[in-house]
Parts: sequence; C-alpha cells; structure tokens
Amino acid sequence: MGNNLQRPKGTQDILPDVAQQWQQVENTANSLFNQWGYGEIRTPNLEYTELFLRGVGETTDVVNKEMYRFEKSKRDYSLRPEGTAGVVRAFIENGLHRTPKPVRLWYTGPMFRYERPQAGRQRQFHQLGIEQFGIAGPSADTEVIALAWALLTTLGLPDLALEINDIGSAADREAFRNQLRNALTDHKTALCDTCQHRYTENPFRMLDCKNPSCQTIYSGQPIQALLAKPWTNADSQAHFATVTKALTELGIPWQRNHTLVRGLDYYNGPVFEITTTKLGAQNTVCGGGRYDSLVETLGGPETPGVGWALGLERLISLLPASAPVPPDVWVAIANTSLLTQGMQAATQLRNKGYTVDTDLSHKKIGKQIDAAAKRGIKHVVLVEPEREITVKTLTTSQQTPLTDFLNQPIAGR
RNA sequence: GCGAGUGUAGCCAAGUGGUUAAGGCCCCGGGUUGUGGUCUCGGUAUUCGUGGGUUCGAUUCCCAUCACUCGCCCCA
Repeated sequence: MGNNLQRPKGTQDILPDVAQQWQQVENTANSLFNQWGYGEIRTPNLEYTELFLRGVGETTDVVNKEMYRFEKSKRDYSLRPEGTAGVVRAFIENGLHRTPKPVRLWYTGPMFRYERPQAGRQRQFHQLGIEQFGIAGPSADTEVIALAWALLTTLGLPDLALEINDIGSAADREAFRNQLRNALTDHKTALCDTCQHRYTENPFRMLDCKNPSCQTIYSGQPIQALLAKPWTNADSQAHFATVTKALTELGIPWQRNHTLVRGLDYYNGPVFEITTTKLGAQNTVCGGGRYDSLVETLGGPETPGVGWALGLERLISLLPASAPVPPDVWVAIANTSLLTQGMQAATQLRNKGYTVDTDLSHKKIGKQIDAAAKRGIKHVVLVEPEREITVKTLTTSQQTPLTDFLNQPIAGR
C-alpha cells in the first residue's frame, strides 16, 4: 500500500451507508428550517482572507493559525474556517439588509481548519447553521436557541445539555478580564504553563482548566466571589434574563455556565453551547450567540444578529447506525439478449413506486435469486427465455405474472 | 506546535529469529440444492506501513521515517 493515493489528513470519505444518515439529517433540518421561515443561503467555500481577519478577528486561533490561506494573482484567499462571516458578507453585498426584518437564513457546507485531527475534529468538517438579522431584542435569541433545540430533539439525540452565558459587551469583557488578572496576580506562578499563557491571552479559559492545582486556586474565595456577582452591563443582564425566562417557559432546560466564552471575537451578550456526554473530548455539538456589531464591522449598516452553527460530523456520530435499506424488487435476467425486457420491467415497477435493482450478472437464475435472498429482498422478477415474465415473492414462494403484479396495490415494505 | 498509543489482505484477526504467513467475514469462480438465504470445492498477502541496521537468516530484535488513532491547545 506504500505509495497508493490517500486522502489528505483530517478529511473523510463518506460512504453510502453513512451518507444515508447525512441525508436524514439534512432532510430533517431542511424541512424544519422551512417551517420556521428560514431560507437557505449558499456562499463560496473560498473568500478573500480579509473577510475573516476583520470578521472573526485577527487574534483568534481560528484565523491566526488554523486557516488554509494562500495567494493567487496577488489576491489573498482563504478557505472558510466558519460560516458566519461569509453569510454576513453576502447579506451586505446582496442588499438583504433592505429586506423586511428579521432576515432569517440557514446554510450548510464544508469548513476548513488546519488542526491536528482527533475524535470529533477534522480539517475538513461540515457545519449546519442559521443566522438571524435585524432584531436587537431578546426574542431573536430565544427563537434561535429554540430552533437549535427543536432540531436536535427532532433528530432524537441523547443526553443534550444547553449551557448559556452572558458575555456582555467588549468593554465589559475587558474590564472583567482585568479583574480576573488582578485577583490572580499573587497566584500566577503557581498556575500551570497553559494557564500562565491564558492569563495574558484569554483569562476566561483559565477557569475550566483541568489541572487540579489550578482548580483549587479558582475554586477559592476571591475568584468565586468575582464570578458570583454579575459583571456585564445592566442592559445585557436584563436581555439575558428575558431570554432564559423564555427558554424556561418553552420547556427548554438550560444551565448557566459562567466559564463559557467563545473563541470568535464577534460575539456579545448571550452565548450558548449544546453539549453531549457521548462525544469524547470535543463534546460541543452546537454553539452560537449574538453578534450585534459584525455587520457594521464588515461594512454594512448597523444591524444586530444572532446565530449558531452545529458540527455535522459530531452530530451524525451520535446517531444510531442505519442498516442499508434493500430495494423492494430484484430483477433477475437470464441472459444478455433479455436485458431490454428486464429493464423495461424494472421501469414499469419503478413507475409504480417500487425501488428496483437489476441483476446484471446473467448467472444462472438460481444464483440470482440467491443473491436477492441474501440481501433480504422480497420480490424477484424472473426474466427467462420463452417464459412469461413473473414476479416471485420470496416470503411466500408465490409466483405472479408481472402484469398482474403491477395491478396489485403496492404492498407495505 | 506539544504528548501518548497503534500499524499482518476490503474488514476482523493468529503467529514465530529459520522450508509454501493460520483462521473467520466479505468478494470472485465451479458444483449441489427442481428457481431461494443450505451444503460443497476452489481462488484472492512473492509478503507482514516504508527505509535502514543487527544476524548465516527477520514479519518477529534495534533505529529512523510515514500513516492512523487518542489527548493538550482551540473549536462545531
């Protein structure tokens, strides 16, 4: 196998049995979005790099070290690492901000991030997401979260938990980051290497460090006292309270996670993740939040927005494996000269609504029936020389002329 | 970028410092079953991820390398 061609690291071939699960998810999502008034938008996999620098944030890991970025004819391109920035760009570029509010959009497609693959993470992965523009009030957050919950529960996913947090404004966050740093100044040298790094780069992330000695520091008085009192502005708090109240009224269970922050710069106000215990280290199925300044950042008019994205690979890995569905009918054709008759029979059956596979082996009829029986197929059409075309039902051993079979009502499968 | 584990056919796998590398599934071909999931015969690895070393001899020992998996970071 040494020099055979191989798919690039972190990419996946999706074979028919798994593709079936993808279709199930896509179909469910498609009809649910339609019912909720969300229209599909398809944007390029390729964008000018500047979009992500401005949209997602130059200092974020996603943009900083994970983008597939290259130059062609002096233009700087990147494969999209996430979906929101492109949708917002399209929203502005196509003048959707001039259509009635709210503007409700959904998308799906591959995203690309140059990372070390592990369970639940690949370099080309697929997201399904929604974005809703134009409503500043908490109704927008509520609807968007409710839709995520509706989709995941409709798909029958087990052991879901909705975690939600209020991250306020950029100024709120900066102030709180400094409070955290101040509270930890004395302990800084006692922290693990990662947390020392987080201390400067991203203090929020220190709080869910897995290192026990770090945790004892964080669970101590000063930090807990800091977390206990709200640190976001009054408007954001009120907004958050309204959203969570509505979720409770809608029967959607949620829990506050004070350490939940998001790695993309554009979020403000309520942010949330839906996690599951069945996924390994990468346990977030769906994540999102509000981004009130992103449209403006990308050159559009001031327009609030809320959205989320879910990882399809992660979601699909939670679904039970689906057994391949055999066709209703198998057409056994004795030899090549009967091919067209066999195909015509297949067409008639398909027009009637049956799913039909045609055996092209031209082996002995017995072998062909054998093949059908092994596959769990119910009806076999026998196309043989100098005989009427008949349908043999394997469960009952009955044989019926094809013409009669076609007149029968289509049987349950 | 860092850490750990694994690497024998499409899949699951046994194996040993020494003539032709078990077995099962799948797949392919033949026979049998009156036109059926049975049974039966046969076929599918010049080779044990790749390269080098030790050795009279290596799939088995050593080194390197590559690939995959899991974890850290970060995220969906």
